[in-house]
Amino acid sequence: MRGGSGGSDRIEPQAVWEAIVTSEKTPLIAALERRDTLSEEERSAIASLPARMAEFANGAEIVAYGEHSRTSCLMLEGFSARVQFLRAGKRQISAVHVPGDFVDLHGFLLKVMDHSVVSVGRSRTAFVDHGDLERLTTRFPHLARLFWMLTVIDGAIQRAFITCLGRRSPKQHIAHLLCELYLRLDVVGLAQDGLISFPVTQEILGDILGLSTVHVNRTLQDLRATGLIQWRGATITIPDFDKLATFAEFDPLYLQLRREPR
Amino acid sequence: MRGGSGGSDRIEPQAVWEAIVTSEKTPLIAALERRDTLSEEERSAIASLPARMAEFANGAEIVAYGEHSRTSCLMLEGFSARVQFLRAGKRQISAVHVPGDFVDLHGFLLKVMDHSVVSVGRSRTAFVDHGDLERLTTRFPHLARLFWMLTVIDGAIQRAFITCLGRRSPKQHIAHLLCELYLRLDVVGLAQDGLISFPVTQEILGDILGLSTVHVNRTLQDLRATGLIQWRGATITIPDFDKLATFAEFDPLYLQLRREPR
DNA sequence: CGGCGCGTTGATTACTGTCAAACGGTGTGG
DNA sequence: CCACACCGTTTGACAGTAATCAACGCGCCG
Repeated sequence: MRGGSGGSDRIEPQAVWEAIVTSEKTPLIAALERRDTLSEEERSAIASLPARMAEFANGAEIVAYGEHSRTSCLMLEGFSARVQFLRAGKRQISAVHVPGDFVDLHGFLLKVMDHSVVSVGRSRTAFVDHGDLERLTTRFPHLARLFWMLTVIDGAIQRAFITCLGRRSPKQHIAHLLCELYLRLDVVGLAQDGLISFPVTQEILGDILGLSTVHVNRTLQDLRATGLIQWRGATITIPDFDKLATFAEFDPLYLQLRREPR
Repeated sequence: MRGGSGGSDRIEPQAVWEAIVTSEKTPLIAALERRDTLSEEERSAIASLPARMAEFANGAEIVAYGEHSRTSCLMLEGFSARVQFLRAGKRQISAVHVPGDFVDLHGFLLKVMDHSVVSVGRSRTAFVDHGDLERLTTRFPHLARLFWMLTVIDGAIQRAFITCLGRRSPKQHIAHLLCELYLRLDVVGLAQDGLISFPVTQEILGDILGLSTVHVNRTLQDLRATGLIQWRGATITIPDFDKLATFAEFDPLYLQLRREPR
């Protein structure tokens, strides 16, 4: 029953066309500069990419399964998740996206979406036309490499996720997820002092972890009781990152947070 | 304890340098041509890529975690798996690779490996230098796009895997895995008449499914009892693919098996 | 023959899902 | 201002799933 969450879909249907940068410092640039150095030219080429801005309500579908999209969706604010549905109303979230993530950049290559993307809480996105991406990457082969890298980091995140699902305990899995989110949000300046915002219900968390809501609830209580995290509403506090990371067996290598020529 | 399986590592250390094609019809070309059309030039450029051939024994490490590789590894024969290790000897396989797979093409972008790759059964691979890949993709931007596509399909396979781990029953998961393997092997001509070879022990299967060996054994018996599959030694028979696919809720969309301009 | 790797079994414990109900905050209408 | 409905969180009881431990069987190879 995805009912509840749903609602008004796109909040402001008057999708606005403007350059990406208009919004503010584009988090995408921050994400790229964390991994490599951009030239002034490259930076401004990205910033002036034409984009259709849109806002989504909690639970709204940003990209639909089976869609032949001609655009790719860049997160500007808020969170989104990739979802696959099974019969019997079951569903699994295969990725959580934060600002700066090019959610369906792979659509650029794939032509058909193998999953949906839904907004987690309110979110704001920029849709970039594949034609514009093609021109950009042709003009700047280095950016093509970096975009490729982004999709590949995405894959690495999914691998870490697989290991969590398969071999970590639910407690460890949540801990690992939070460590990862913390670092990813930090890249775009959205984490400070051990504090992040992550507006998920326990039901959605269950769809991430592959667990029932009830079990998520109990696991969360357990985790809070140990003092490893606090979690009130959308606000999560990590008192001691290293401690949490040790508990989760979290190794940030896969996030490729080193700036080097790529 | 990966002990048992291990052994002589690389079988013939006298790694041979030759062109990829030397081996035979390169399965990589088959994999690409299943998704797009290659020009004669592109085909021969791939076939004449210089490569270091190597053979591996069951359980041997093909690529090591943390490695800064300057080559990427293409499967020619046999199977391999990506593995991540946890404390307490637990490990999880995040992907199974078949001939034609460019196992760590993402190493081309990532610089550091976030996981190991081990041989499943005996396997034969070709290591291609990143410099050669760079030259190839510069000369043929279309191939660059196709290689990018390969890494992105890899990601799609991982997403499907995540959904299996999170929300499918072990029986369904195995069924899904076999449907996928069947189609992927079919791409390179290694499946016929509902029959494939897949030389995994139940222990390794457990590391794929995130289950204990004992439970794998029972699940497998259950699955065989229903008549959906037969599994003797390394030989798997799928009497009725559609039936298995329905049971697994398998939807091949994510494998992108349509040939179209990309 | 004996050892070893792999598959199989049984018994027991631990973990998770399901069902059903209660609780608490928030926004709405009376 | 209160009653009510709604959504998300929390609890308890119970059933079903999976891990663990410990053996045993079987085929292959030295």
